[in-house]
Amino acid sequence: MSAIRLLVLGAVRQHGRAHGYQVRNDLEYWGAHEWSNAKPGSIYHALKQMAKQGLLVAHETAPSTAGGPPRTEYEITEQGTQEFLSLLRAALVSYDQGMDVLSAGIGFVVDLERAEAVALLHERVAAIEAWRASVTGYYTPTEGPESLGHIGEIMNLWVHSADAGAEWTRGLIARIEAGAYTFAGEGEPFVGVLAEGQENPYATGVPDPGDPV
Amino acid sequence: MSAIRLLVLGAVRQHGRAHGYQVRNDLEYWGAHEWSNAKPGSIYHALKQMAKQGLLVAHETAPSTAGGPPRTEYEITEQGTQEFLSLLRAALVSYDQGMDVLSAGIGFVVDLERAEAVALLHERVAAIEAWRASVTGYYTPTEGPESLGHIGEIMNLWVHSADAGAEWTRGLIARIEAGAYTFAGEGEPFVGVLAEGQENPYATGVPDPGDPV
DNA sequence: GCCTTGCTAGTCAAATTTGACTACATGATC
DNA sequence: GATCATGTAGTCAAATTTGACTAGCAAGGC
Repeated sequence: MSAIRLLVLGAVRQHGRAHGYQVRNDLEYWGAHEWSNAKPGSIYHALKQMAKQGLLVAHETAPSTAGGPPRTEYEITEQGTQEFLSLLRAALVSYDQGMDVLSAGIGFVVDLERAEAVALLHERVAAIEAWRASVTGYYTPTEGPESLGHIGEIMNLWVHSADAGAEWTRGLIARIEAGAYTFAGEGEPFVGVLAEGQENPYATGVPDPGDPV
Repeated sequence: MSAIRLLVLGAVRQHGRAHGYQVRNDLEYWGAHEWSNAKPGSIYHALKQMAKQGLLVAHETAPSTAGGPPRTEYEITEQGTQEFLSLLRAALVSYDQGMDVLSAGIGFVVDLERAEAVALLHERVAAIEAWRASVTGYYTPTEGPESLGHIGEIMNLWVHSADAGAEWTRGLIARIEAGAYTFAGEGEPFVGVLAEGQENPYATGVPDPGDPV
């Protein structure tokens, strides 16, 4: 599953009530258009789809104050909040979900309580280590690692990335346990969306060369 | 772009002539169903689409020898070969394309000449380093790295992954320059597909926990 | 003889993603 | 006073992906 639903649900949730263009702007503010497939079409599609599924409610609104077609505002439902939390937990734990999903999960991690975040990240490390053990055990048994030819390099790549991912996760756990950041229920939450009319300080100048793997 | 076209073109190319089910089996043999979105539907769709675009030619064949619906065999065209090489080069160089694309690229890297492979991988390292430099320069300027709150962790994740990717690539370059593997034009090519009727020695027992990021 | 399982080969509807495009208003420029 | 860029808000067709499903045949068991 892609990161879009998580991102869109999270954006709507932080706003309380938001129309598509606002969500679109938040995702750009977060840089999500750089590291996820957050194109306009995908965002509006996700909003409509999730409204159809009862995760959001749609409010038809009068034409916008500043030009353009009439907008629809969305609000998250109780069911949508459950889905958001469920997607968020999955994003933090599961290791088979591309960096976009993990990035989105990190972006919302402070919406959980500190203890749960730490627990989920520990789960993540455990999952990576289990995967690593099984894959190295499975692919390098009798005939030695060279029997695979250059195909062995693919496994080497995976293992390398897994190790880097685990190390990064351990570092994050340590920082969180040491008291970094403000989590749910710890007072003044982190403000992660643009207020109506506020301009995006990161709007341009973002580097070209592409996104991390 | 996903890795499917590269995988399918590469499989057909190595076979000379192949029907969908054969391609499907090769991808399973390569483990591609584990690290890419290579589901039956995607494979058959890619074959049809690329035939429509002139990258493959379709030959209608008599119903198969061993049950099932009539099959269509595909052969790669000159244009398809060009596309294959172009996708392959892009997969090896570009850093914004998920691990599935890179994995597929590594799987076919020996279809290039040794010198070109090394050159492309050097390009990859350079691209990663350029990206790293621009991103660290851009996001940590005046107000110190802590002004981003937990969002800074996303960048940290990217940089960590980028460094791991660069290191792995440098290692691969070193091994290739030291003479590892057999590249195009160096005699007996690596056999990467299953012959008709040959069984897949890796068919089952592949670990569960998921795929690398 | 009949039934279940498994393999071969592929199809299909629904969901998602892509990339380009529309339409309106405001402010700037020439 | 015409036109040109910019920002707001969203639509649409085409391509792709997902996940479940179909249908024929063979081997083995009972």
